[in-house]
Amino acid sequence: MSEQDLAAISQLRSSTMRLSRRLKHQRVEESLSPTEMGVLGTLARCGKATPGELARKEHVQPPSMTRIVAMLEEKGLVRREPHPEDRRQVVVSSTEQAETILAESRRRRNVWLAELAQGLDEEEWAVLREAAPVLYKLAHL
Amino acid sequence: MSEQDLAAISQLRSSTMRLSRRLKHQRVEESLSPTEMGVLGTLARCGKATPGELARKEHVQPPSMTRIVAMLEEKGLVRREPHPEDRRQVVVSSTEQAETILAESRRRRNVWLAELAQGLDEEEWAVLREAAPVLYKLAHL
DNA sequence: GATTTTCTTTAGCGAGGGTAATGACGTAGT
DNA sequence: ACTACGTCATTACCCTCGCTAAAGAAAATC
Repeated sequence: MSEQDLAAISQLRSSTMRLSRRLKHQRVEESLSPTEMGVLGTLARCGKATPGELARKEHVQPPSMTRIVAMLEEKGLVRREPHPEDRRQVVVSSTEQAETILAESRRRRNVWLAELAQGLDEEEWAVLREAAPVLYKLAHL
Repeated sequence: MSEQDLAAISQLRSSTMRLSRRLKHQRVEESLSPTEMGVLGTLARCGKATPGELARKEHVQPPSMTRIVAMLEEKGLVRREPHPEDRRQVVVSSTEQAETILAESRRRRNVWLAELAQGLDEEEWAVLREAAPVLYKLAHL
């Protein structure tokens, strides 16, 4: 790995950390923690999941996920149904209301990020626009 | 703003959030919270700062910073000296030990990220390498 | 010189996540 | 078939971390 590559890696790392910290402050639903938003996000992607699966995906311990799901259910953002085959398990799915909140949250962060990107000149933005799909792939490897 | 731009913004946002969440798990010093690491980072960059300045930079309230600095001092990662002109203030600076931890932490996250980047092909990595400085600029706007 | 402002610190509180233990249910072994 | 073990969700309890409010010391202002 070349010197240039290492420099790029380092810049990528620090930029990612810093940008995410600033994005985190752009919350639409103040009453929802980042992890709770994360749960809604994965539910939106996967459709439904058990608490155990959610805990693993969000890097949280099962008891914590139990509490998170309970709170989300109380707010009407999530449904809990018994698992069809395994009566130990529970199936969690998100509601319409959750989708709305999620969409609004994304929209707001996009607006904030777009405004920030105004500070780049045309050429820089072209570079970033090309890199976006690659970054997306990297994040999901 | 074009349709393409919006798509790029959205990808940038979600990739950033996801990558940072995964990077956060690559901690070298388990006993130090992200904010505490952030303080060490800004001290490394700025040399020295008062608790008030640190609080502003880390988006934390002054009382929280007081406790963070106290804990860091207890661990020998930070020094507190009286301010030369203003006896209300305190000047905080980082120690050698902090630099070591910081460097190790960066190194470890770089390694992790570099390994992840192995999953990209040559062309994709070239795009990202070019985008890294731009992303860095964006994060610091 | 008195008052106001600024900086740090102390005290107390609440959110959010973790571990240990429990209970209900499936699964394997004999 | 029945016992022992593993797994999933949950409950109970603790601990970390950040916040607000208030206090104390020092500077700035009038």
